[in-house]
Amino acid sequence: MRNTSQRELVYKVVMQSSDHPGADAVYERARKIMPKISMGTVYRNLKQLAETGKIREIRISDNYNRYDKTLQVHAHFCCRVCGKVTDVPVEGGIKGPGSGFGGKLESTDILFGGVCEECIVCGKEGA
Amino acid sequence: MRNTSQRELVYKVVMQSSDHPGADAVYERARKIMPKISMGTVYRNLKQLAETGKIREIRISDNYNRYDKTLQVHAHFCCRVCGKVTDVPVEGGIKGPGSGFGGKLESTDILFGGVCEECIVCGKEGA
DNA sequence: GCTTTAATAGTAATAGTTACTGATAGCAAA
DNA sequence: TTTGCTATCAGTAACTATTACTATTAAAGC
Repeated sequence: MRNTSQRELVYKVVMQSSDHPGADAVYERARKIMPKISMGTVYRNLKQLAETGKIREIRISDNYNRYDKTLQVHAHFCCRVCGKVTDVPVEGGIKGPGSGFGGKLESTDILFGGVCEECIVCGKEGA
Repeated sequence: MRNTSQRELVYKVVMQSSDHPGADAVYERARKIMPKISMGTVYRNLKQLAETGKIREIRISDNYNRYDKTLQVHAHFCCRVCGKVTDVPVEGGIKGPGSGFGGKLESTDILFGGVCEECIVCGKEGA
């Protein structure tokens, strides 16, 4: 894998983002530094960085991939009102499949949904 | 919501499937009973049934929605070799966000990834 | 510097899903 | 039962996120 300035930038953008950005958001942020970078390059590098374990790809209920700088296994909470995604701890820690599971566990993704504290306080939680 | 034969069929197909089918698989199975049913109808009804809580929409790391007849909160395991999705128990039961979370929890999705027992036994687990 | 070739910009293509349109049929009231 | 309203349907076009393609560019080793 060659060390190109584009790949380095995509990586840096993800590492500096704590809001779990999608490819479009990474593209917008990268364009501010390198205006000629192309969307395809962003997609390719995000995928490649995720495959090599440099960043993490996460999947929320909206229909696009998001990227996460945090590599260790952790849970996410996605607010259905404001759409914000945040890291949250899990009560008692994150556990694997219970007894009876004979496969090989390689990844764990936990996603909570609901309304975040901020939206409740502002009274935006809706019906 | 009107009780149409198409909607009833889509619902029945999901209820009779234990393999967490995607829209295309539901379409194929529905076509065997009602050959003129359209893809759009399948999509619309799956979405509507999920929104009204009759079935559950789940999201695996491959890029399409799957549907689940089981309404109660449960975890899934997706084998990266054969692609099969199965229900699995979680060690110690399924927990919510830990203390410090002040929002409203409405949904929990847990997805394990790896290689299933069957693929390990058959020696298909790859590198 | 020169060569090799992975990676790039730009664009076309794909896949899953949703929206649109005229026709159909479920349901309620007459 | 018949009529009217309109949600839903089949069929198709459109849309969005993502991937593939192609000529060009630029890392990295010699």
